[in-house]
Formats: sequence, C-alpha cells, structure tokens
Amino acid sequence: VTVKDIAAELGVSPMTVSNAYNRPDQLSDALRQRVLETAARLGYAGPSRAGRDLRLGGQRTIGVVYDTPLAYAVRDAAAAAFLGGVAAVAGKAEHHLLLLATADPVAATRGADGLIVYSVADGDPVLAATLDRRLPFVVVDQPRVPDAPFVGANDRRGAREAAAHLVELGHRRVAILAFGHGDPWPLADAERRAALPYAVTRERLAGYKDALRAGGVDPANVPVHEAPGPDADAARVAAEAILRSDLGPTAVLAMSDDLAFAVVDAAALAGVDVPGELSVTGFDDVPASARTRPEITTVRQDHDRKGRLAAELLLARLRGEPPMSPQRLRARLVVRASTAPPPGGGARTLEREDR
Amino acid sequence: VTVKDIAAELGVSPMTVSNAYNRPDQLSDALRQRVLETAARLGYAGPSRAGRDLRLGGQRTIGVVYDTPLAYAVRDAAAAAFLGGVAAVAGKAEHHLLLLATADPVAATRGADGLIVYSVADGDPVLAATLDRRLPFVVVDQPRVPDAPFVGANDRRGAREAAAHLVELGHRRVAILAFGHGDPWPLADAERRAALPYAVTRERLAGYKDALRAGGVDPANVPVHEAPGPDADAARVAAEAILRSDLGPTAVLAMSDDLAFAVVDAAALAGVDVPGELSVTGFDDVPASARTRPEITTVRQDHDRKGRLAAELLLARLRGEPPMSPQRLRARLVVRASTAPPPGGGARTLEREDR
DNA sequence: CTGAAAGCGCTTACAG
DNA sequence: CTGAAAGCGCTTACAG
Repeated sequence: VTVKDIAAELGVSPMTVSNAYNRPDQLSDALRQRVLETAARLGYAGPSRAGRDLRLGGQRTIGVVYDTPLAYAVRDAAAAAFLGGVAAVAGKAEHHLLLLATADPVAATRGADGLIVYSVADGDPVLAATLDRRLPFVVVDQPRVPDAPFVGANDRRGAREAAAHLVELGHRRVAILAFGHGDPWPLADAERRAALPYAVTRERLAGYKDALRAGGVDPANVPVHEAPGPDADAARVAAEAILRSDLGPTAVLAMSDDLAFAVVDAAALAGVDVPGELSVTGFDDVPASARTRPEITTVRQDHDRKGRLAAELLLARLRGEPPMSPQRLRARLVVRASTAPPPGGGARTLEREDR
Repeated sequence: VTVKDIAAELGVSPMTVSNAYNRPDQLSDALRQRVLETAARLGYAGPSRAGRDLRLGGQRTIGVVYDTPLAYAVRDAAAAAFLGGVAAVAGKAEHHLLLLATADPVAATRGADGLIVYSVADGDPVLAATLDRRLPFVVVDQPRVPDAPFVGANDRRGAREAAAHLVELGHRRVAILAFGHGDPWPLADAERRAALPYAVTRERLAGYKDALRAGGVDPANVPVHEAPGPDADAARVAAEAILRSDLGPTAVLAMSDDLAFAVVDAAALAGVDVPGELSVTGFDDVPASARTRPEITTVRQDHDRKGRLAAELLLARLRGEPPMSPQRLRARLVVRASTAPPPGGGARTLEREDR
C-alpha cells in the first residue's frame, strides 16, 4: 500500500496524500480526515521510511558505533549508562538510535545521518570510512583524532588519583589489571605496551605510573596484567593470575569496576580479605560498585553526561553548526571500602566517602 | 557521490558499479578493483542505504520498541541484558538494531523490517500499527495478544515462589511493591487493579496472592504500594512509604530488583535491619543483586536468553517461516541473604544459595 | 486549496 | 563479462 493507492482510492493526487501527513495546513481538515481514514482502512502506516529518506536525504537517525560485538556494548554497565544519555538527547530531538558494530564500516556509514564512535581502537576502519564520506561524527573516549569533535574523560588524572591513594595508604607492591581487548596484547612487554592502539588504556597506565613514581614506587616493578578478553570469564582468569603471582601484591589497580569485581571475587575464593590483605580500586563507578561487598573504591565518571554531551555535539554538527572544541569530563576518585593500608601497617588513613 | 558518478568516471554503466559491490562474480577482478579504487578516490562509501532499501524493500534492521523513554530502557539492567541477547543474535545475522520509543507508532513501524515489542501496555498504539501494517513482530512479556509470537517468563509462578518462601519463613504482615508505570495507577484500589493494562504486573500480583492465600494470609490485608514513576527516586519514595505504613510489615515483595534495592536502602536509612527486622525479595536477578549487601533473594529470569529467543523468532518470521508457538521461560526463586524469619521468630529456615 | 512532473540512488530481469 | 531501461515510494518547486 503506497501513497498512490490511497490517492487512487480517493480520486486525489499522491501529493495531497503526502501533504495530509507532512503539511496538514496545505489541505482542508475534512479532506485530511478522509485521507487518514482511507489509509487506516487500507492498512497504510504512513510514508515509507526508505522512500522518504531517499527523497529527503536524511534519516533522523543517530548511529552509535562499537568496537565490540553489540552484545558486550549493551551489557557493560558503563556503556549502557552512556547509551542512556545518548538516548535521552536523541529521543528529545526525535531521532532514532541505530546500534552498529564496527565490523561493517560501510553499513555503519550508511544507516545514520551521523555517527557517535564509541571507544574504538586507533586506526579502526570505521573512522576512515566516516572521514571519507564526510559524515558528521563525534569520537568518544578514543581514538584521539586531531581537531575531531571529541568527548572523553580525564583518564590520566583519574588514574593518577587512584594510584596516589594506594601509595598514601602505604602500598608498595602494586599490580595493574588492564582491559582485555580481545587480541592478546602482551602488556607485560613495555615495547608493545607503547604501541597499544587504545588511548584510554595508555592514559590510565600513564596516570597510574605518574603517581606510583611520585610515591617512590618504581613502575618497572609494577606488573601489568591483562584480561584475555572482554567478558567476565576473562576477567576472572586474569584476577586469579594476579593473586598467584610472585609479586604478592598488596593492592591492585583495576582499569574498570568489572575488573575490580573479578579481583574481589577471586580474592574471596582464595580466602584473601579485601581490604585487609588486598586493596582493590576500580574505574567508572558503575552503579553496582556502591552496592558490592565491600563497596569499591573507584574513579567516577559521569557516563550519562558523556552520552548526552556526545549526542548534543553530533546534533549540533547535523544542524550545520561549527565543530565544538573537545570536551573533557572530570574523572575523580571515590574512596570506599575496598582499600586500606597494607597488612604490615601503612601510612595515614583516609576518611571514607559517606555515600 | 553516487554509483552514477563512479560509472561516469570509469566509462562503465552504473550496473557494473553496483555489481562490484553486490555480485563480485559478475565482473572481472581487474574491473572490480578499478571500481573500488575510483570509489575510494571519490569518497564514495558504497551503496546508499536509502536507495538500496527502497529498491530491495528490506533494511536488515530489527526494531526494538519500548513503552518508556529510550533512556530508561537502556539503563535498566534487566532490559539491557535482554537487549544484549537480541544484539548477539541480530549481530550474527548481520542485522542492525534500531531502538524505538512507542511515542511515534508510524516511525516505529517504518524503520525496521520487523519489530520486537518489549513489555508494553495493553492497547499500546504500536501494536495496532504493527498489526495494520502486517509487519512481522514478536511480543516480549506483554501484552498478551492471542496467537501472536510471544516470549515471556512464567511470572505468576515465579511470584508464587517468592511469596511462598516468605510465608514458609513465618511472615504474616507482608506488603507488595509494584512497578511504577508512569501513570499514577492507584493499585491500592482493587477495582482499578483489575483494570491494570500491564499483564506482567497483573500476573506477579496474582502469583503473590496465590501463595499468600495458600499460606493463610488474606490477600485483602496485603497492601499494594506502587512506585510513582519508573526511576530510582520514585522507587525510594514508595519504599519509604512502606516503611512508614501502619501495617508495620515484616516482609516486602518487590516486583523488581531495583525496587528491592530501594527498600533495602530505605531500611538502612531508617535503621531497620534487613533481613533481621525486614525481609525483602526482588524479581529479575540482575547482576547487582548478587553483589548487594545483603545479597537479594529474588526470582531469576534469563534475560539474555529471552532476548536471543525473541530475535530468533523474529528472524524466522522475516524468513517467512510459520509463527512459532509462544515461548515461556522459567522464573525461579533464588534464596539469598535478604530474607529470614520475622523478628518474633518464624517457621523453618531455608538453606542459602551457595552462589 | 489542489495537481502534474521530475527525480532522490539504487538494482534486476533481460538482452547481448 | 557488460549495458539500457524501468521502477522501488516518496516530496517539492511550480503552476493553477
């Protein structure tokens, strides 16, 4: 059923049918009513999107592009909160949301009027395709593209605060637990680490080391473990490896709350008390962090706000406004119950956040 | 830049360009290479989706339709896990995911090849629009539409198990905390309750009462509270009202884990011990439930599986396969630490789940 | 207040 | 292995 059918049925032109939907002021109310009734009777659900998009050249759709399979992107609490923020702004602007995996850059580049590229590796082909097509876009978190619209957090500074907190508590034997990016990046190797195509991981690593070094802990003696994949199982494997390691760490700097949960769980299983025998910090301040036992000391980011900001930047680009300058959100330490002085006794104690 | 431009540049027909993308076997490798190179040089990112969709009459897109603003849909952990399952199957089948709010039924009905209608009120206009358009669809959770493809949980039975558990522990003064559906549904009023347009709420209510009645507790004496809205603030307001209520309940049956969290938090604030002075059950078994202090006794559903199943049913419809029979997933009680005998002493104790 | 005509970008059955 | 032509469903500047 198309506009033509409705028009034929009523003995009017297709244009009148189109106007009934798009410019109600261009025809009499009575005629409009008749059009709408006929449409309902014939089972016509309004203008076809494909036809309309083709004609109008826009789709009122914001694409959000991920590096990972969509399933991970949606399940991760931080990513979900981000998407919630995007959805709020997109909804208000009457735009749909199209979720895309990076795997097919052409598809990604075609189904939406503009793209929010969410935390993707340096050199990801979507970005090249987006640039080629001159499609409006906003990069979130990574990669860093000179002069591109960008929303991210101050990862380095947040990481620094977390590590400084541990050092102040008196920790000397510290391990780092980094994201699993799917590929087995041998982060233990300093050379490969420098070539890591994920800016967020690089910056958090740098922040941790800044503070460790400042506190008199040689970063060379701080092992960097990595989850072998993006899921919970992979995190558990890495957490267990840390607990078994020769270093015998008294504290773990985990690059996400999910990784921190894995460390806490592995510790519980191994009979290691957190924070009595092992301190753990996370990153993100996902809602579950404040409910977990013990509550996780972590670095808070406002994911919802990040999402809103990203959507607003993109919408502004879509309206043809000039690119805004990169937005850098705060990331700050929230001290809770998963950190304490090391077993031997530490330095000074800090007050806990009162919720 | 269109196929025509590429064709003109190369002195071939548009068809050859199209074939280069869609039927590589229809032209020589050398020619195909030249086409692709020219496309890259001219900044052409492959066939336009609008043109392609219009011509082909399909969009390789699954729409997921929500009752609530998209932002809530994405932030809710149960809904997010569901969407994760949908995304996994859609991704494997190379379909995009379009997130839609019910507000604009026509848009909802147009941007996708088929719709997953997620937990929507009886009589929601999207469903009528979908039916009118003969668009393939699957209903999840609610509403119940005779003969429609359906995926849901056995809500009534799950609710029954939760209430039976409380009764067995010895609780007599029980309150129910129901979803906030946005509209102020005065659930306290039995007449209005019967007219509630949400089947899931109706069934869980019925399940609670089945078990309460069987255990000798008159459902007429069990107040039904309702969150005034879908967000965390609304849940808190309702939880506080329960704690202040004349009944002085020793147990609360909350219809979701998020609602249960609100009760636990409100209790903590009021200095009421959970489970010592107040037992609380949730529904869903969201990941945070097992991490919360105390861990929440709840009714587990497999949201991921629900999502996968819904997507598979829809994809099958899209392939023209005959409608499958409705799928009803199990919902079963998981006893954790938020329930115990009432203060006065209860009946027999149950073993806790060992994780 | 209403209509005839052109064209958005693409693909496919058909012919060579 | 390649091409000419038709048409998918829609909307808009223009004319009446």
